[in-house]
Amino acid sequence: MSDFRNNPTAAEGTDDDERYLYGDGSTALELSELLKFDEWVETEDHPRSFAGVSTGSSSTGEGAGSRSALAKERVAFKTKSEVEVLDDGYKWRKYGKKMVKNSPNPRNYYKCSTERCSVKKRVERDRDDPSYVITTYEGVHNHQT
DNA sequence: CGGATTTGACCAGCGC
DNA sequence: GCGCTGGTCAAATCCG
Repeated sequence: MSDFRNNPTAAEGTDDDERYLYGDGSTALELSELLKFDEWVETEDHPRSFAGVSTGSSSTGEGAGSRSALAKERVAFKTKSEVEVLDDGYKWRKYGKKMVKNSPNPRNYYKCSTERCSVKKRVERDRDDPSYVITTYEGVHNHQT
């Protein structure tokens, strides 16, 4: 609600790792590789039993972890900012809120409000660094030529 | 007025 | 078989 576009008051308050702030008020902001995306989870999400560290996951740790089975365009971006919804040039309509046990913070679901865009965005706060925001993009824009 | 946002409830898949 | 989580949709409401 209060977050609409980079709120110069909030976003500016906490420096920005990536100065992708267009002081020009430009609209189209391509964050293809502008954001510092850590090759994090870009595979399948199954760690449902990731509740903390009890599950006692295999002591081996991950075992290879060569999950190259990519199903869809899933990209996870970890950005350091106060506002989770950064204006990337598209309109996002919030369509759901859910509470994740892994984090005392709720997960927000956004969808492209464009007419021919079926892109979905998932925004969640980091558990170790509440100042970090995990933005997961799903799909690719369609209303763009 | 329109568009956007919010909360709740529902559904599905999978796990044990 | 049941429970649980995650995810989505719907309606209602509010704001600009």
